[in-house]
Amino acid sequence: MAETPRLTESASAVFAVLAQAGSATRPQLASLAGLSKPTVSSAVAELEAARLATHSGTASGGTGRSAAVYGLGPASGAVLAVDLGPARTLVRGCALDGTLLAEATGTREEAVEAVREALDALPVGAPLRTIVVAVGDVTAPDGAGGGMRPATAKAGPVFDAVSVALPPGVPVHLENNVNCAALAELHEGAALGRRTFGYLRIGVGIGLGIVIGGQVLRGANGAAGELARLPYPWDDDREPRQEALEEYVGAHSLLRRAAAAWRDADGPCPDSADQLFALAAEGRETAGALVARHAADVGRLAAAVAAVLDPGLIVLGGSTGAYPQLLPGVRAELGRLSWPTEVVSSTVGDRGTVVGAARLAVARGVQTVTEAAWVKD
Amino acid sequence: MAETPRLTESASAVFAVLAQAGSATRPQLASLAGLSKPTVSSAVAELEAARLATHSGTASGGTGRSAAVYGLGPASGAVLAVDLGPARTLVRGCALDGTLLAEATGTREEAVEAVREALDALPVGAPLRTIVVAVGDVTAPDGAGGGMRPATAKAGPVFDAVSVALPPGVPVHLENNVNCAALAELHEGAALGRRTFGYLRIGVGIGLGIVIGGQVLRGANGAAGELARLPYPWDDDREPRQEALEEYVGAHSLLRRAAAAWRDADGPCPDSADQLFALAAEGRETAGALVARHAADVGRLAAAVAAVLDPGLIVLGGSTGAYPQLLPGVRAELGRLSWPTEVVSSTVGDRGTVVGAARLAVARGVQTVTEAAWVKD
DNA sequence: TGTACTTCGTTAGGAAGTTAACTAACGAAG
DNA sequence: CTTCGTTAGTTAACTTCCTAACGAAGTACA
Repeated sequence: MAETPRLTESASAVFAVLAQAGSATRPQLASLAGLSKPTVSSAVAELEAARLATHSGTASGGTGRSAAVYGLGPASGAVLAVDLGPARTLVRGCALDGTLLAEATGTREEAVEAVREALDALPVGAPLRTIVVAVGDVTAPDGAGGGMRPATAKAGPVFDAVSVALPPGVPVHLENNVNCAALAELHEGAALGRRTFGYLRIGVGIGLGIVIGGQVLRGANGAAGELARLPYPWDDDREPRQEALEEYVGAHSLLRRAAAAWRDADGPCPDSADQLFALAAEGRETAGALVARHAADVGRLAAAVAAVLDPGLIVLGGSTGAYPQLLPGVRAELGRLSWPTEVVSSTVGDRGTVVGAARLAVARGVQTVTEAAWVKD
Repeated sequence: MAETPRLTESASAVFAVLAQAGSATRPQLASLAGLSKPTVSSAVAELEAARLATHSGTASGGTGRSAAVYGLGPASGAVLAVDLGPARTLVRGCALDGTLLAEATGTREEAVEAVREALDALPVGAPLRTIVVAVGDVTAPDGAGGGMRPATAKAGPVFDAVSVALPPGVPVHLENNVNCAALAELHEGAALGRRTFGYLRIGVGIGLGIVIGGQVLRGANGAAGELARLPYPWDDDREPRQEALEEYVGAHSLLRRAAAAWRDADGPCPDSADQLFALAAEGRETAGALVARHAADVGRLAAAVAAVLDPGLIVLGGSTGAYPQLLPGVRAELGRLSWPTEVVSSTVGDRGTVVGAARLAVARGVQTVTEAAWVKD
């Protein structure tokens, strides 16, 4: 047993690259980490000794000598991601290469049980590196201890309830759910391969996740992308009211408008966005008009984002925003008002928030391995 | 004479730090660059041999042995910054530590002469590293050659006219003037010491310079911060028109509203923002009301920015935005609508654009020294 | 079944930078 | 005027990583 669990700098770099790749040969690690073959050899030896990496097979593809393949070892550990949604709680445990190790679901009330279930399903002996909890609230650094707290009161109680189930001593990071979903689109969704984009979520509320250079933009109060505070209505002779835009463009307002515009000839009035979009897809006139109107509203919101950020790509998500039927209308309004900007629909859907939270947790977990090892004892 | 003009990595790092500090002792360089004393010693020797640094004195302040002070050497060269404003052209030549070497001014038509005058005033023998031209237009990377071009036609002809006066072979970088002014606030203005803020310029046009982590955010089309494209008017039953917001909140509209609201009892109607703000400062009721209204409009604009970016600080500038009289009204409206955000007035004023362009040129010039030296011959 | 070719991994030597210790220079106190 | 504390700069040993060359282990082909 090594008395000094510190990693050399090159070993840390190799570990980070190995975690990102999942598994790789030594030459691959060398080119990905920008290190030479001998350095990678010694780094791999160091990681194997620390059980952070293991020899998982040999690559026997092409010509030439076959290379040894390495993967993450048992000591690399796991991370936990929790999505505290308004109705459902999703929990995910992942290894540091992102592979799913445990999964659990429950209602909001069953959050504690779901967390316990996922924790029990994690492999024994694997250290839990970090926990990320996604909440539907602005999150800001806590004054004490470097932790995070919901900045407003909305998500506070739920978070407190869940935190009793979390093992002590493991760093917990709170993150806004829209930011998490944006990260999911970045890593395995519609924004794959991009460096900068905006993820516009339209549901009961509206929110924007901003990714610039692969990093989430959080803002001075953790409130970047809180579009509910855009001035609205905005005109020469009207006073904007706080949060008025969310009431107007959110899911509730869409259904309210549907109820108001509905005529007997249209059949039963839809009571969910799903029904409304289905009727529009069938060619019903009233439903189609409502969808077109909604698309224009979303397009204006997107135009406001593009006017400030010019992100080049906007991914639409959320319970009323993710329908591809909206795309033509949104693109038309955005094109009329603002800069050339791609608009696509979310591909990760409802799981986006947990998936993104898990991505964030993995990134932080890798840091703890490569940084904690540097602490002077 | 050294046959190989390449710098070692440590010498490059030390040079960059020295350029930022202007002058420094070896221990200072070591701590600023994060290098050890012996490494700095050899780096300084290398820079001195290349005439990129010179021994400029000794620091004889405190106790202990007095340290040698080094500054930039004659071979470090100079950069040129040009502000092609709508009326005036400002030109500035700087050393790589930011010290002013030459200055020239002219009307828009005299741009070529002003550039020639500044170039002539630069010390002979000092290589010109780079040129930054600030234009009132969106700038985007040119297809060929890695240069920059105005993206729309507005500033194109002026830039072409000036470019004949620029010495060939020197890299030219085009930048938006609002972005330049934001950099000036960052380095020597109201945002000194900040990492993230927004510079909101209200004049004939409106624009926002976004600085995140000390870097200007340009956007996919180079159009980040082009607030003229914010949807306006924006309400349930109005169609937003492109650029309508600029017409409404810009300087022209302020004077137009003044003319409309003016009554005979108020005396002669002001025909400049200066006059209007002066009358308001004297306590004239009509002028005061117009200023208050303008402050509320600017506050709404700031709220739109804060809703998307949550920058923590907004610096107000421009011909009608820089008046500190606006601050209370802007702060009130922003506080009512959005997140806690500091609001202050610009401190660099009209010179901001050239100063910022010079800062940008210095940063790029330092890069050319430390990078060009790495090119394999 | 050799032989040639290709790729993997290790060994050896060198470049660059760090820590630690030492010498040099300067101010203040006795 | 000497001595002491403090800070600057240099020298030496050690660490880390790279390049270059070589041996090892595969595949392709006569």
